Amino acid sequence: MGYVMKVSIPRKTIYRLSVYHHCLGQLTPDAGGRISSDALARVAGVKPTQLRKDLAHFGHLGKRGLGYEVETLREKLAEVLGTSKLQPVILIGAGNLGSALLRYQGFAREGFEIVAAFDSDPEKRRKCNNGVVVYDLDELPRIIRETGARMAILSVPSEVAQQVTNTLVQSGIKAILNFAPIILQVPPNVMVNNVNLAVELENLSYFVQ
Amino acid sequence: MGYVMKVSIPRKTIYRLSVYHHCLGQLTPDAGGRISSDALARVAGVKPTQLRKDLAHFGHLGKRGLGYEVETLREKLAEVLGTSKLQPVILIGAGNLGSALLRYQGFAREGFEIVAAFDSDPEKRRKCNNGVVVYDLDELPRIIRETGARMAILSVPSEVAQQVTNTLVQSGIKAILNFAPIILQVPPNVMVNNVNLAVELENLSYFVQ
DNA sequence: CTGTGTGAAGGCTTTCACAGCC
DNA sequence: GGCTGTGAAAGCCTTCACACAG
Repeated sequence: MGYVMKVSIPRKTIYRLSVYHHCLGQLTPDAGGRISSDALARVAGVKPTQLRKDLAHFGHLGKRGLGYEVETLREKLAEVLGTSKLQPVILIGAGNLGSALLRYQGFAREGFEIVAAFDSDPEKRRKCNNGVVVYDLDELPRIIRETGARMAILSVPSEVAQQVTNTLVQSGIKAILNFAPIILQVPPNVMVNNVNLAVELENLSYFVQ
Repeated sequence: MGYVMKVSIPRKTIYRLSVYHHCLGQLTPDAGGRISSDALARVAGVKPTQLRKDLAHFGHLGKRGLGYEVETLREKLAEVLGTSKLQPVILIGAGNLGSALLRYQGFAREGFEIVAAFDSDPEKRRKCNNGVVVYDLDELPRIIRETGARMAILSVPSEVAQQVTNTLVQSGIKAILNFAPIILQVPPNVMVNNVNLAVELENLSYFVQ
């Protein structure tokens, strides 16, 4: 019944943890099933000391002189990130981008299952995309309750994004991956990650000049 | 014929510049066509002082006691970001995500035009998506030369991403928006922005626990 | 000897406090 | 009075240097 000191892990570290987790699959361990911080850091695109410091937040995961055991590390990372068990996710907005995300295999590979989709357009609801049923927005509270989903992917037009977000928050969603190019207003206990494709391109544009 | 001191602008500032640029469209100026740093910062999701510091890199853009003139600011930001003139962009990988990006209207709104797409699958090349012709990968060097494109969107499977990147770099591409979940190796004069959807979800997952 | 773990140093970004102009 | 511009301070993150374990 030990205390766990609540030392908050830097957000950037958490972000890189995901990257490390991915990269573990991309390289071959040595004979003992181990890998060095140098090797992993190279594929992850970071410095070895940073990798070690990041991992050190979660205990003595490596063995000095030997490196990190790949399987143990993979499990630990999944545990920390909360992807060791399948996470139910809902998707709102089955339009152009939304339906592509529904078919995207990368989510499933990392332990996420899109359990339901939503769209206001009856046309979009007709065909259930990739085996996922597309519901009306009215059904949001009910389905969230029934599936126990706490994460949502938001790919609706900007004009309705805030309004839909309010419903999501009221229904108990705790994390939103937002593709709409606006800053969502949410209570402090709800987390939002923004993916703004136009901003990413615009950013590159600066460096091309 | 004045010197322009090459003070390098922080990357994060450049990133936020894009956000400010977007946000300018989302709010109504005052009677004099002006807006305060407080108001703009609120929609952009940053602190007013940060906004002012960011903008201060590019001269005295605001008027004390009055704020920033919306139109002047918009033009200045577009100029700095290099989006004041239409930027040609190519897209490689017209699969699930790629074809959604081809149809995505957000790029055009910000001054980018996808001038050509590429895919190794002849099936994908049959239908020219959204008025954009899908070419074979063999055509990459020729089309890049002819269109003068310096930016590329990469939405191919991870397995071929590095190989395609090499071709892009050889053909003169200077910036890549990469959707493949691997770290691309490129020379220092080529810029890569990674968008890793699974990592974004995984990152949220941590905070939901 | 190899490669991890970590306090200390360094560098970068954000925030503060207030001077300066309209 | 209102709001921007900016040096100084604070905070955060990365990198270094090296102790330490296998």
